[in-house]
Amino acid sequence: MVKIAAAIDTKEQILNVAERQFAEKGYAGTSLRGLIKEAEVNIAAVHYHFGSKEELYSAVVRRVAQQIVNAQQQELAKYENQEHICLENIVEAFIAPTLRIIPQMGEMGVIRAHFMGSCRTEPLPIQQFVDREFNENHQRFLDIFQRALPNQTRLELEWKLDIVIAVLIRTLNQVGQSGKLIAESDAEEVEIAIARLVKFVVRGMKSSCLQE
Amino acid sequence: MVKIAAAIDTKEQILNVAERQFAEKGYAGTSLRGLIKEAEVNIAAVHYHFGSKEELYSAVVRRVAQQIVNAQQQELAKYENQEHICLENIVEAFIAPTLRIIPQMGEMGVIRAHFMGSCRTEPLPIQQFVDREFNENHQRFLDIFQRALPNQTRLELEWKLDIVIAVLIRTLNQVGQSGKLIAESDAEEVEIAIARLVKFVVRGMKSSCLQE
DNA sequence: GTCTATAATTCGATAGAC
DNA sequence: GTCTATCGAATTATAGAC
Repeated sequence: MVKIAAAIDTKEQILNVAERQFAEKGYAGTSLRGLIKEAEVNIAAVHYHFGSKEELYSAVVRRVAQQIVNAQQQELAKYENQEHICLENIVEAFIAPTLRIIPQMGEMGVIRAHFMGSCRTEPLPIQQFVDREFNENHQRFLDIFQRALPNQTRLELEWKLDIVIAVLIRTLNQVGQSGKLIAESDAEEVEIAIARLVKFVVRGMKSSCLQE
Repeated sequence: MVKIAAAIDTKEQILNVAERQFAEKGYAGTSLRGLIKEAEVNIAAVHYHFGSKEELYSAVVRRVAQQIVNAQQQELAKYENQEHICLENIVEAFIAPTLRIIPQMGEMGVIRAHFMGSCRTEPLPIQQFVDREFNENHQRFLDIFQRALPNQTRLELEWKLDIVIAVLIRTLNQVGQSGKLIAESDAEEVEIAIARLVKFVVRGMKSSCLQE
């Protein structure tokens, strides 16, 4: 019982370092040995707490996805009971929470953003259980988009949401790899980036394939 | 001298299989041993012809980039001497050649598309010499975008081109992973996909941050 | 829960015969 | 150019003492 506190620290320490290294080097490019060296924990601790490298990755994904999805749904809740749905609000509810993590979480912010982007460009089979964590969330956003744009088909909204996701992923990876697009990680810069991304994709979403 | 023809076959066979496996499993997730097994060549042949795993990847990137960039520049040449630059044409010159590869190259088309997408989401340091292959091409497109949209700053055009790249990468990876977005790989489906992507991003590019 | 030691494979790369 | 054989290092994972 004395070591439970230490165990929690160990488990969290592994998760934190894993998130950084997985983000920087990808799943396949990350070795448990390089990971435990930086985390200063024992190799056996990884298998004791998580079981395997794949399950460790899965645990990191769950932790990150939970934070993002909660933040997105919280934003979405502000609007989903309104009679008239404003597209800009919904798009911002999708994009903003992810990017606002950067200034909110301090030095962990950039790492989280980077992992958030990189995990969505992992090859199969990793990508499969990354998608699983976000699928339900995407469906809810599609439902709202459907209400905001009732004369567009579900299929059309699906690939338009996919474009929004594409833009978000690229932005997150750029932030993680070079700090590009968001030179300073302060709140002001991030809000500017959010505003321009929202404006860009809203334009594309509003125009239906069937119109003009 | 008798074996030069066989050597060319070997070299190309390695490149072809490498392109597929690197696309499917990423650089770090691909092993030379799994590669030579599918290619039915000797492990030493890889080092003889390419030197190392990294140089093999680099060779695949160069072959792919050369084809894409040539096709894009050929399209661009149609418009760059015109007095008035039409934005739609330029965006299509950027997007279309990459996606048209899919129906043009037969069964190799989907693989090439997949690699083209996946190589741009590789972690550092691989991403570094992938970027190098496309950097000059991007600068030329930026120059044309500058002429089509003279009242937008270079910085603004840079992140807008980056959004176009993001959309293209995501589309290519989806094609490679599941055939999504382009259910059939026939020319007609691809043209429809090109048209809707072009329409989407053109809307976003035309609106300046300073306007409206 | 934490540790050492090690199993069992797999990795990229190379030497040297042909 | 192609091959076999192998080096040396790295990999994930586990068994078992504490």
